[in-house]
Amino acid sequence: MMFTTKTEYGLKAMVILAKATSKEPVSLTQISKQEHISQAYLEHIFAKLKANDLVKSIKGVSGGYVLARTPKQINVFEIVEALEGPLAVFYCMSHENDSVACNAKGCLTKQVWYELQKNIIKTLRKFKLADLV
Amino acid sequence: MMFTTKTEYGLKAMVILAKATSKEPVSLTQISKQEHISQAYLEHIFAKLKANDLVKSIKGVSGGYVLARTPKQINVFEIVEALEGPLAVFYCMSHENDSVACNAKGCLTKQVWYELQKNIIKTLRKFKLADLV
DNA sequence: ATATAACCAAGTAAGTTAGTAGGAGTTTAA
DNA sequence: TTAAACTCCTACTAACTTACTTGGTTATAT
Repeated sequence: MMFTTKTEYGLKAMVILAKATSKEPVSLTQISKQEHISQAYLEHIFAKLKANDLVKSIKGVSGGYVLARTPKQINVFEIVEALEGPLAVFYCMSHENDSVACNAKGCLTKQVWYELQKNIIKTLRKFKLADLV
Repeated sequence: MMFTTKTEYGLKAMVILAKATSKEPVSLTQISKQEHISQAYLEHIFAKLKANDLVKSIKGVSGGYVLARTPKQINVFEIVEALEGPLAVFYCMSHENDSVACNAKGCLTKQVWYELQKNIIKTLRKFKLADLV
């Protein structure tokens, strides 16, 4: 039960963008050097962040990435979901309609996983990017 | 970010043992048929449950498994940890001493993962096996 | 004795992770 | 107008993990 390095690196990178208060974009080269993460790998991460409207990109020389919203308006759950995909602690939790996976009589254990999932989301949503600068 | 099927099946199996109030052990054949889980796979799961002192085994005819403690005395976190190994939402969270993984200045993001981990454990510990029968 | 159980050691197909590699398109500054 | 510094895009891959299966051995109640 682990998150991937994409999320680990992704949040660190987002904090860097949040710290760059000026409107100057931050390039992946900079982040790569600062955090010792492969630049090519960061590209994958930022592709997802951009697809989920968490960052904006500026091409060309002195280009890079900026946050799409203010650090106060971005919470950690959004970042996690952008990089991990929809959160589901079990396969059966991601297919509510799919009644085959769980027993007909309603699997008793599901309530545990449901509550756990709710709690994880709540905890991650509580943290705004602004809390981490 | 998912738990494995070992935990999914394992908790279901533990609930079955909890329901078998009589001192009669429950065999893997029974559980396998009831939950439609491969018996051979259940063996792996029960090997871990036994190694973590959550169940006791009785060999031979009309043998099987019984809970090592009462359902009130077993919580879901114990079962999860037995089957998933020590909980760590990131690799760096499982090696507190290992300072290489995180930046020297103390990674700001770590507090998020620390709080998340704490919350997951708290939620899972809250549920006793007795709550699920 | 035999059936029924736990126990044990390997192997394995499929999927995921954590990257690399190589290039194409954009924009700015000299 | 050319070079450099960027993003962007597709494809590939080694290593690892997951979710099993297979083929046994050992213990015990009847």
